[in-house]
Amino acid sequence: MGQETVEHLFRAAVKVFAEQGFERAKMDDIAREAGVAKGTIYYHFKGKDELFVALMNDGLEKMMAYVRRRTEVEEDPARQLRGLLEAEVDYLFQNGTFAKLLLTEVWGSKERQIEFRARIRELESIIEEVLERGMNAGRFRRLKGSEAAVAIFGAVSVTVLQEIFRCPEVTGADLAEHRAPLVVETLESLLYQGLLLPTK
Amino acid sequence: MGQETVEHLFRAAVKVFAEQGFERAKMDDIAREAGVAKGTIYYHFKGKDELFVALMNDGLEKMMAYVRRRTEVEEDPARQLRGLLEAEVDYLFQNGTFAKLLLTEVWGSKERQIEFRARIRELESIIEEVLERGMNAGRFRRLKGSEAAVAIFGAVSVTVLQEIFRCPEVTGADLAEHRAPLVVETLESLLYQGLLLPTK
Amino acid sequence: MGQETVEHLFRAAVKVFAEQGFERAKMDDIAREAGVAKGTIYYHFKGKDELFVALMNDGLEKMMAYVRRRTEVEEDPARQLRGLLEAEVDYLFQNGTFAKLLLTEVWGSKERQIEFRARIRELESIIEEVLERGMNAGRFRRLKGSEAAVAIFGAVSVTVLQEIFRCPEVTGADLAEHRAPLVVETLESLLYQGLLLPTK
Amino acid sequence: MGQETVEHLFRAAVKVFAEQGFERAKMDDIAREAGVAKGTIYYHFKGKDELFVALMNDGLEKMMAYVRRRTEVEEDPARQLRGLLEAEVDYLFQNGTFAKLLLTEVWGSKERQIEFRARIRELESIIEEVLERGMNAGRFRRLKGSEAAVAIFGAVSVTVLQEIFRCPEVTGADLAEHRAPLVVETLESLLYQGLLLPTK
DNA sequence: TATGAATGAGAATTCATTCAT
DNA sequence: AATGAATGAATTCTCATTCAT
Repeated sequence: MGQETVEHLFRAAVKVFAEQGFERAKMDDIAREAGVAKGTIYYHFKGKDELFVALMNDGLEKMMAYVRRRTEVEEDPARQLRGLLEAEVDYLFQNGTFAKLLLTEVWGSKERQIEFRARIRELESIIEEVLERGMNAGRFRRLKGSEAAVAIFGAVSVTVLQEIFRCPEVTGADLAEHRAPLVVETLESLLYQGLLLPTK
Repeated sequence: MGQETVEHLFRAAVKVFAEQGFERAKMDDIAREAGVAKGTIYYHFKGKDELFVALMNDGLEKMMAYVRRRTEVEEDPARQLRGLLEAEVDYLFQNGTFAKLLLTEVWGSKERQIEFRARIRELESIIEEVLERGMNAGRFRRLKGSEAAVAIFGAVSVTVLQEIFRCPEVTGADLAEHRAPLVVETLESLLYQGLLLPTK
Repeated sequence: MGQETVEHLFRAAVKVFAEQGFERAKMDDIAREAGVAKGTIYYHFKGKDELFVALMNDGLEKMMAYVRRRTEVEEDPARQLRGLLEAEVDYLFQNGTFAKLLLTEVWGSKERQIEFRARIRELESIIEEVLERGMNAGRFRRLKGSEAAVAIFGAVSVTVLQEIFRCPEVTGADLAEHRAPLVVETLESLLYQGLLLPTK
Repeated sequence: MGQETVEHLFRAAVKVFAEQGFERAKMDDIAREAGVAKGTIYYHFKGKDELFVALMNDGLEKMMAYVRRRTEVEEDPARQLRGLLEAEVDYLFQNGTFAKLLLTEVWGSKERQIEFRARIRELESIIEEVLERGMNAGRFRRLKGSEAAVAIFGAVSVTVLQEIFRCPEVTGADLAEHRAPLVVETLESLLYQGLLLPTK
């Protein structure tokens, strides 16, 4: 039935899009991967673009919900940020496929790309909120919040992606389990204390 | 005469590849942009792939040379890192076109992509060297150098790219002049002192 | 209930076929226009072809009945012909949609097209009968009746169609009311007295 | 070479379009008929639409030139009209393929169709000019020239088309030779003297 | 009777590449 | 060295038809 089919399509499409990138992904492959006829995709989505946009919006919403959930359980700003880092790293490792799309299919002037950048800024604004709260609470140093948020997002996503591609054979679940703690550790350490040792 | 043609081709190709991405870029457009016939491209390059690889290698080499030059003039590790940050931000702003390719056309399993990631790791290893030197000199806190380098590279490149797309009408030169200082400021501040204020 | 559905289908189908032509008309659009599900069309008709044929036969029969009725009430050949012209012009204006199909979907070698041409010849034979009667009564000049009938049919239908497309915003009813008299006037005048003035 | 290829394409396309109608005509068939690869069509024309429009414009121009030539050699209005009728009938018989397109692919609201109707009106205006000249010379009866022209055009084209389809196996050249005189005869007779016999 | 999700054959279009000049 | 017409494999998208409910 309908909803089920769309689920299959989504799963198949994320996989194929991530493996090949938007342009190289073939509707044929997505259909085969989903186990439906090509026409079925077009029954549910207007075309490749719409499928992709639906997909990314779905992924971004899920990611934001996940990140928000893991951020809100903490009170202390530093812990909030750690929760946020953990959540992002976990989510991106688990959905490496989506992580790649997040970083690659977003730069450009096509309408869908502009829309995605807007949504990524939403994601960054979660980071920014945490930063602002920490600054206001006198726990974080004063920084330009919006730009720091972008930098943190970049640091996290590029690091995760490079980890994923460094070990192509490892599954997302395994990466999340084994590499995530180390990655979070380094990121947290770098971002919290910074590089400089206090000069005595 | 030949060398000139290749120059034209290079300039045209970077532009078109950056505007459209590798897959969407058409040999026709590159030829038109370069003011030569399509066949001419094939006289000088085996095909689209070879043209692209030549291009990226050229860009990466230039970027690395530029970064190295601005890093080596400093002795003090903190100043070295600042020089490095400035150099990367400047270069990427100036070559936004190349910056975009750097972040988008590198993730995948095609041979050229694997090769590019290797070269990006070279770029990151410049960062790592500076970090190691700083740690050894007792100026930087002990961190996992390789991962911190990746994170820093991610922070820099994503930040620059987002700036570029935030103001699509501004030229690279203007961005480098006006936005670079602020971006470097924030990045440096974040990376050097970190977020946390010392608890008294 | 069924008869009603078929009525809806017919009305919807004429509209869509006329707007788009046979090939461009989509079963989807017909279904939507009729307010039924697509499957329903196939419950009532074997397929697109059968639906179309049923439609055209229906239309042709109605037109022929209408034309015959308005022809038979007259006795005098000249008045008969005028009644016939009026009837055709009226009917085609009122059913511009059908008029268009009549002229466009009839030329070709597909069976349904051959069949339609046969039926159009029936329509022309009504004209021919009137001509023959007039000739036999010594009222009309001797002409090759069958070819004159074709010519008259062509003159009428092309004129009406061109009127319809000249004023796309005007409804069939309005055209029938306001333009029909003028059109009939010109046609009648042309066909009755011809172009030449008698040379003294 | 270029011009030659386009010639082939034109000839092949007219044939296929006329046999199948615009919608049913396949680019594959046109390519095969022309003896070129499918891509070649797209090298010379943007797409099916552009090819078709180019074709029709070409045909209409040739037809108008042909009709004008055969009209202008006469001085006497009645002879002019006869020349015009002969020219149209001849041309349409010879290019039955084009004749069909002229009557079928012209009714609709697509831009190309609107454009064609405008051009057909040019064709009709040639008729109208002849009529006006005859009226002004006191040789033709006073009629609404523009509408009479449409009617004459309709009479001619529908008659020719019906002849063509009545004898599908006969070539255009043969039709032009054997049937044209009779058709012109009837049309001329009908249009010149009209149907009515003078009542004594 | 009626539905509408699913199908898949088919068609238009694209574009990297070749090659004769 | 350079050209650009020609190619055809590859790909997206369409839509009449089927069928389980």
